[in-house]
Amino acid sequence: MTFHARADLAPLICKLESITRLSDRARSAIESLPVSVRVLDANQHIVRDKDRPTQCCLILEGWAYRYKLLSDGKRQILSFHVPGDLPDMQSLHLHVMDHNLATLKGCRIALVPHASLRQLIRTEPDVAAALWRETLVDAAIFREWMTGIGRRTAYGRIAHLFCEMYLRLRAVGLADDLQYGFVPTQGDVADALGLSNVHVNRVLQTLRSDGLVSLRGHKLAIRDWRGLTEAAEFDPVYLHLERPETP
Amino acid sequence: MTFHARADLAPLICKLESITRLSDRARSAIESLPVSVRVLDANQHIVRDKDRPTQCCLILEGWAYRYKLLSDGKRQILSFHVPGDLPDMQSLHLHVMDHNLATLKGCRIALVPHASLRQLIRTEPDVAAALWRETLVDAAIFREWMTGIGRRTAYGRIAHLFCEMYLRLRAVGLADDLQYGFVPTQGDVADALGLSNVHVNRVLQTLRSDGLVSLRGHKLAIRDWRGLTEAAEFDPVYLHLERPETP
DNA sequence: CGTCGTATTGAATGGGTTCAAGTAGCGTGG
DNA sequence: CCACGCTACTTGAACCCATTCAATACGACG
Repeated sequence: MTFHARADLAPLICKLESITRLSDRARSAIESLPVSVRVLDANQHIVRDKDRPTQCCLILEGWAYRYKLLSDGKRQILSFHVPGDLPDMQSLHLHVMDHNLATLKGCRIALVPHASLRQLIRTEPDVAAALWRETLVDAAIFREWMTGIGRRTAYGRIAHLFCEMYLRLRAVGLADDLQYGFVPTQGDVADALGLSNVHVNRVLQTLRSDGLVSLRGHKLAIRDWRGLTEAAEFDPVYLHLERPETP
Repeated sequence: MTFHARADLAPLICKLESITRLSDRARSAIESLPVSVRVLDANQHIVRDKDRPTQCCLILEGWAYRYKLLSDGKRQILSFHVPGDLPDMQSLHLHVMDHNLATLKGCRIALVPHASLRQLIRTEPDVAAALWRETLVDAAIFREWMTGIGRRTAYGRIAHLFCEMYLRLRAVGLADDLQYGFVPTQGDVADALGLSNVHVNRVLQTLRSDGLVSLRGHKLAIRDWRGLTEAAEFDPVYLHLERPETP
C-alpha cells in the first residue's frame, strides 16, 4: 500500500484527457489525490453487491469486470474495465452497490476515498465535469451493449466487443497495430453478451475463418478492421473519444 | 411556449426528492431555472442520434423513450421515461447524441438550456450532486435491463418491466393501488426487451392467466405483487429510491 | 362505416442452448 | 521429467425458446 503515488495516477489522467482537456491546475489537483495502491490476484472481488463503499477504485493495470448474478446462478457481465477506468464511480452518489466488481486477471488498483473525491469535485469544477462525463460514457457503453444483446446476432456482438475494446485500450496507449491482449475467457464473453460459451466458441471459429480476427492464447489480432466493423455495425460515436479516427 | 413556469418544475423536484433531500435554497434555485415548455404529439422526436443539443429535456407529462436503430431496421428501446425524468441529461457533458429520444404518447416537456444548468451546477453543489445522481440511476437501470435481456426469460423480463415502472411512477405520485397507465404497445415492449411482438403477446397472456397482472387498453393492474416480483426476481435496490418499500 | 394501427392466433423455422464427451494447455509437485 | 489436476477450449447431437411469416380480429377514430 502506497500513499500519494503520483505516477500511479497517470492512467487516469491519460483516460480523462482522451476525452477532455485538463488545465494544469486540474491535473495537479488530481495528482495530489491521496490514493492507496493494491495488487490483486485474478478473480478477486473489489466491491460486492449490497456493499456501501467509502472509496472508489481506479484500475492501474489489468482487467476488471462488473456483473450481476441471478438466483439460478446465471451471470450477466455488465462491463469490462481496463487501466484508466473508474468502474465504481457511481458509489460516490449511489450509496449501495447494485452489482459486483471483480478482477478478471491480476490487477493493480488505486483506491481513492470518497471524501477526497468530494473535496476535489467541490474545488475543481472542471475535474468534476470530467468525472461526471466518465460516468456518462460508462452509461453510453451500457446502452450499446444493451442494443447488441437485444438486437444483434452473436456474430455481430462478438465483433462489436473486439472493436470496442480495441479503441478503449488504444485510448490509454495499451493497443496499437490492431492487436491487444484480450483477457476474458470464452465463458466471460458469453456472460457479457448473453450467449453460451459453446456458441461463443463456434462463432469465434467463424470470425477466424472469415479472416476478421485471430485469437490465440489471449492475444487478439484484428486481421480486417473494415470487415470487422461492418460485421459489427460498429460506430464509435458512443465511446465519445476525442480522436476516434479508426485505424 | 412559456418561460419561468415555476409550477412546471414540480415533477423534477418531486423526482429529485424521491432519492435525495434538497435544501430550500437548492429547491428555489431549481425553481428559478428558465424553462421553455412544449406540448408534443405522440411519436415525435425530441432529439435525434448525432444531434448536438444545447438544452436538456424534462418530461412534465406523458411517456417518452430512447432508442437506437440498426441498419436492418431493428430497433432497441433503451429506456422509458415518465414525468420527472431528464432523459437527455447526458447531453450536458457528451456533446453528440448516440441515440434518439422520442415521445411515446403526447407529452408536455420543459426544455432547459445547457448554459442555465451549468450555471446551476457551479453555484449549487447539492443540486449538481442530485443531477449527477440521476444520471447514475439512469445507468443503473440500463444495467438491470441488460441483465434482463441477456439472462432472463421473456416471462421474467416482462414481469420485471411492470414492477420497475410501477415503482418509478409511484415515486412521482402517478401510480398507487398497484395500477397505472402503461403506455407502450406490445411492439414497444418487444423492442425494449429484445423480443418479438408476437412473443410478447403470448407471454402477456400467460402472465394474465397466471393471475399476476391484467392489462386491457393501456391500463395495467398488478393482481399479485408478490408473485410478479418473484417471477421477475425483482429487487428494487437498483432504482436507488429513498423509500423503496414495496406495497 | 371504412381504415389504420394494434392485438391475436397458427404453423413452420431457426438461432442459440443444453448436455455430454473429449482435447489441449499449463502449472505444480513428486 | 512426467503424472496429475485444473481450467479453458472444442466438437457433436438433440432440443427449445423465441422468431418469422401470414392471416385474422379488434378497436378507436374521423
